[in-house]
Formats: sequence, C-alpha cells, structure tokens
Amino acid sequence: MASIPTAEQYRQLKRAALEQSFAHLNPAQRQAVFQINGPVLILAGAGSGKTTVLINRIAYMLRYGNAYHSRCEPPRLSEEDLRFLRAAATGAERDDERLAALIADNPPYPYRILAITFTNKAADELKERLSSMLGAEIAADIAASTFHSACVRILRAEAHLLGYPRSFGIYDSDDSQRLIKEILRDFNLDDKVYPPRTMANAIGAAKDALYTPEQLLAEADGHPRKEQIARIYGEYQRRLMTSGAMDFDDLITNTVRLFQSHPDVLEKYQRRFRYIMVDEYQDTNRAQYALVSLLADAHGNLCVVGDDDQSIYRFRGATIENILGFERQFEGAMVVRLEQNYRSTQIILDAANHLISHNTERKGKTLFTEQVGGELIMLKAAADEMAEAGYIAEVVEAAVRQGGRYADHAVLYRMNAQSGSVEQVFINAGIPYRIVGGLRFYERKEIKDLLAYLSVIENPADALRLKRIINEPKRGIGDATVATASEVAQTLGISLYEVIASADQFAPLSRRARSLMDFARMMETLRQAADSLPLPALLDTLLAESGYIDHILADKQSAMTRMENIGELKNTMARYADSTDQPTLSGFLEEVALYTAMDTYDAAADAVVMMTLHSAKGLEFESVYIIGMEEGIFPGNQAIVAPDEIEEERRLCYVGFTRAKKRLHLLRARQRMMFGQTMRNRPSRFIGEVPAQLIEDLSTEPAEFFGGWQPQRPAPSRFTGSRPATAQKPESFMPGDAVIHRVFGRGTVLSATDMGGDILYEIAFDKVGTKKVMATFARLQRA
DNA sequence: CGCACATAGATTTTT
DNA sequence: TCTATGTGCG
Repeated sequence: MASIPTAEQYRQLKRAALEQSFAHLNPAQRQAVFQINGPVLILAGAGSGKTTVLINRIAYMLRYGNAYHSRCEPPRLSEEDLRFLRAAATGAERDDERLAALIADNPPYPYRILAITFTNKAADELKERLSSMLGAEIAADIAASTFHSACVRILRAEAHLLGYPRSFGIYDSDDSQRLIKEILRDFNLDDKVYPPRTMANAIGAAKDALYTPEQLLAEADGHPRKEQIARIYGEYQRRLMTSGAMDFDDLITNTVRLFQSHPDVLEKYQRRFRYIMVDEYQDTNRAQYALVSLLADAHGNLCVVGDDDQSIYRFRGATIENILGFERQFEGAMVVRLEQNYRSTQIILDAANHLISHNTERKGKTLFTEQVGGELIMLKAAADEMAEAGYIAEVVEAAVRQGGRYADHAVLYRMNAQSGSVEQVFINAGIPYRIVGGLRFYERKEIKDLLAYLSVIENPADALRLKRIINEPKRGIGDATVATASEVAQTLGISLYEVIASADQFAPLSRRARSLMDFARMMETLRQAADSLPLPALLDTLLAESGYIDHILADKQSAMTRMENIGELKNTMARYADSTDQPTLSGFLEEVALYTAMDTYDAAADAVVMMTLHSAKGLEFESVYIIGMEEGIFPGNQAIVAPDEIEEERRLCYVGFTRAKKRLHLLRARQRMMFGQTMRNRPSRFIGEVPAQLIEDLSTEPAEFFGGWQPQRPAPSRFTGSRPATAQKPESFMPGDAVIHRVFGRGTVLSATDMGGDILYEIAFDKVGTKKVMATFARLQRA
C-alpha cells in the first residue's frame, strides 16, 4: 500500500538524496550549493574549489530549484517513486532527472541566472564548465559575463535614456588619458601640477563613489585644486558625451545611474535576474556594489564568492569593505567558509598561512589540506638577475628532462619590467615560454590606429579617435589646423567631423580646406564600404585607401612585425565574423574594447608561463617561481613608504604562494640592474615571514642577515656559467653513501638525480631530516 | 608643417 | 633602460 511519508520524512529523504547527488562536494561546499535563496557570502580560500561550487550551485538550482530547503508538502508519491526516493537517499540508485521530477521546487529558467566574474577568461571558463555539465543550450542561456560586458549589454539597450547613442564607443584607459591631456591643454593647466594619470585616478575615484562633477565640485568646498579636478572631470564627461563614448568606469556608473533614475528599467532587470552570483567579490568597488545591490534588491538572492586575503586591487578602488561588511549590508546573510584546499601541499599552505597571518585586516581563515608534507620551499639568492633566471632555466630543464611539461612551470613577478632577464635566458636556453600581459596586442600603435579608423567610421562624432588618425599617416593636417577646426566646432556646437567635412565653409580653415575635405571624403568612402563589405575586406580597403599600409611599409625596420600585427587583427576580425550570427563593425569594436591580456592565455601550449602576480590570480601550476623577492621590488618601494599598502603586497605574495601545487621557489638577486643602475636590495621581508623549517636555502653564499651583504664574486654572464667560478667539480656520491654537509651536518644519500650537468641529491640528515640539495652548491664531503 | 635629435622623465598592478 | 615629450631647423 502507498505509504505517504510525513512532511518530515519527505524532507529528510529529499535532503539525503540531494546530498548523495552532490556527494563529490565537501559539506561546506554542499551547504553553499543548497542555499540558493537569500544573501550568501562564500569565503573561499585559495584552491578551495570555488568555481566548482559556483557551477554546482547553478546546476543544482536549475535542476532542483530550492528543493533542499523548501518546506512544501510532500507530493503524492507512488509506491515505486517512494522506493526510488529511498534508494536515492542511500545512494543505492542515482537518476538525477527522476529525482528532479519528484522533488524540484520552482527551478528558475537558465536566463534568470546572472553570474558575474572579474575577467573574460573566468567568464568563458564558467560557461565552458557549465556547458559540459548542463549541455551547450542551457549554458548558452545563462548570463555569465564580466561586470563590464554585462553593463554594456544593458546600456546598449537603454543608453538613449541617458542621452547616449545606442552605439556608444568604449574608451580604454589610454584613450581616457589622452582626453585628459587635451583638456589640460585647453584649460592651460600644467600637466606637472595636474599629472594626467593622477587626474584619471581622481576621476575614476569620483565615479567609483558615484559622484557627479557637480557633487565633486560641491565636495571640494573651495579647495582650489579639488575644484580644478572637479572641473576637469566635468569637461571630461562633456567630451565623452559629445563623442558618444563611455570609459570603463562609465559602464558601471552609468548603469547604476540608469537604474537609479529609471525604476521601471531597474524593475525589468530585477525580474529578469532572479539569481545573482558574483565571483571575486573582494575585487569589487563601491559602484559595483551599488549595481549588485540594486539588482538584488527585489529578491535578495545574491551569492558572492570571495577571499579577503586575495584582495589585490585596492589601488584601483576595490574595497575589501564589500566583503567584510556583507553580513551588515545584506541582513540575514549566510556565511560559508571553504577552507579545505585541493591544490597545494601542506608545506606550501603552511608557508602561505604564516605569511598572511601577518596581516591584521582580515576575516581570518586557515587553509588545510589532506596532502600532508610536500617539498620544502626553495629559496635562492642568485648573484644577479641573469643568474636568478639561470636557476629557473636549470630547474625547468631538469624537470622537463624527467618527463615534465614546460607548462607546469610559471614565473611570477611584481612588475612586467622584470620579465626581460628571464626571457633572455630562456631564449638562450631554448626554453619555450609565453608571456601573459605586458604590452598588449590592442595597445600597439598600429592596432590602436586602425581601431581608431574603424571607430570613426562607426561613429564620426568620436573626436578623440578622429584626432588620432586625421594625420596618421601624414596628410598635412597639423596640430594647428586641428585646433582651429576644434574651435570652430565648439563655437558652432557641431562635431569636429562635420567641420572637417565642410571645411571650405569656414574662413579660418581655408588654407587647409582641401586636405581636410579629402580626408572627409575618404572616410565617407570607407563608411560606405563598411556597409557592404565583410570586416576583413573592410580592413584591406581601409589600409589601401587611407595610405596606412604604405606608411607602415615605408619603415623597413618595423614593417615586418607591424604587418604581422595587422594580419593578426584581420584574423581576429575573421574569427569574430565567423563566431557571430550578425557580425557588425560596432559589435567587433565592442568585443575588442573589453578584451584583455588574460584572454589570450592559452593553457594548452606547452611553454613556461610568465606573468605578473596580479595576472596569476585564479590560476595554478605545479611549480611556481617568484622572482625579485627583494625589498623595493616586492614589496615595492611605494608600499614601503606607505605602510598601509604593505598588507596589499602581502596579499599579493599570498596569491603567488597559493598558485603552486607542488613546488614553490622564491628567488632574489644580490645585485640587479634597475633603472639603468646596479641595485642591491635586501631580501624581501616576506621571506622572513615564512617559518625557516619550511624553507630550503639553495643559495650559493651563506645566508645573509637582513641588512648585511658580503663582497660579491663577479657575476657570470650567462646562466650556463652561473656556477661559482671557484667551484671545482664536486665528488659524486651514490645512494647509501654517508656524507657531511657544511650546514646540515651528517647524512645518508637517498637518491642522486642527474640534472643538466649537476646532480640533485636527496639526503637523510641525522639532525634536520630529509632534504634535497644540488651537488654544486652543497659541497658535500664523504663522511 | 614635419622631421630629427636631445633630453628629461618615469617606472605597479588592470576590468 | 626605455619612452615621451620638447626644440630647433629645413
């Protein structure tokens, strides 16, 4: 007979069944997955599987809705269904579809889910993993994107409400700075007193705080410099508006303003997105917080994932307060801590935990792992930056000879400028490498020029880009002419392009009217070409018509690489055209505007990866090498001067440590070339914050004390010669041999591994346990 | 107006 | 060390 379970029995059964269904997660992870309603803060330590949680949470809600927590009455179950449910609850049977049919509670449609990530790469990865878990069709409907691209999508539909054209352009930070420079010139302001970069930061900070120029002016309270900044900000916004463009920050703030000023629009999007998830919440700024809380206001189904210890973008307005204050800002928030690490060895985690414990401003969290032990953290003080790189080359080569992949190794550094020496050494050693970030593709001059052409074709009102290309290549239209034309445009209240197109109508321009109008005519031709030609063909036409190609070819020195870059741009266009249903010029420009360095990172290629510590967030590697572990580099000088920034540097270091799965190498150079000068930096304080017993010091010289240094041997020029010139060929040992080490004392050789001319010994020391040492450096003696 | 050269200046991190 | 800006001349 059909025994109808009591409500309590039913609840226990479905919970047990769901727990079985998500048995591959740990309890904390499951807790985060099942809590889909209301505010949730997931404090996810490095390597704790937060992406897995996000994916499973989405999968759970799509399939089961709020089944785990819902208190709905038990449905009428057939004998057979009940049997199945009981079997599912014990894990004896598994059929997710069937389970869903029995217990699902109001699952949302995929398009009602908004998942916001920090980078395009993270968004793509999320989509990919969703796709393989749920199928491509469902995954495609889930809105997984960055803040910026989510906002662009909303603004494309609604920008007219703010007075912007639908096809507004997007200015990157370089564009922003150029515009600020123009304004400073027009305002007759000294750019030493008002550095464009500082101005850009000030404007960005104002936008982050959601201040309008007027509000900023009021805030200035008669302070002349602040008032001046407010005025620059105002003019900057005016010019963006007349150019029909938004900068990166505008994408966020304008969306917030749109929602604030148009409740009906806000409501539309609130209804659309029933569940909102934000990844890397520690990197959000105040405007992003405002955006998220507006969107989540109606239903409160907001889940944020972050790690206060990995907040490394404070300099850019990210506020740790968003994470620290989440429980206050969203009442009744549930907090889940993910502290089990699935990535690194215990040794590495211990080091990271100790390091980060020196910070005071944190929620507090200690990672643990089941991977006990592991290799010690290797510390190497090289003679100079070439030897530093040489050490990496040797270790990488040795690992690859033993069957490892190049791609398992990552070299991380504080600033892009540090990559040079490693690159040089890798080239010499024939080690394949790949640099992520640095001078980016879309920042190369020829690419920016061509994109400027395309932008003006799309939107002639874009004065900034128009000015960039009007005399590139040279057409006899100099600064003076452009300035006059700009003035005319400003007095008449029409666009610069319109003035140029009818230059003969304006007396002050008569002398240059011909060149100006020729230029305008050419742009008209290109505009027509844009309507009929596919994008790659448009680029060809543009290159020919504008004379840009001749200009490039004229410089024999750079023609090759530039043509390659242009070819790459054309490929990008073709790829875009292929992957989009309705490719348009504006669509291409948008994609390009939101494209960044990380997006080109291809994990598939077998090459050593080199990047900044910032870029490495979210990635993991078997072996990690952090170079430049020196005071003045990492932590950087500015952080040393401003002590409150030390904590951010330490978090950055923590991020670096926790990228490593098996082996972590900390490197420094006793002397290095910096700014064209030889510098001697003390070892980074972060080294000293790692317990000594976790470290194996591979330095050629005896360990230095902070502040002290000894006279140096002459630096070898190449890494192949990086062994001290005085070292004779060391005696070799076999496993079983008893040896004496100058620091560790007596021990027994466990293994000897040939490593590119050197020998790696694993030795069980009587006093200090088992360590790995290189023959050349250890100067072992037979006992 | 355009080019070549000199000199100063600056060097974090990036959606 | 490298780049970006300024100057001076053709």
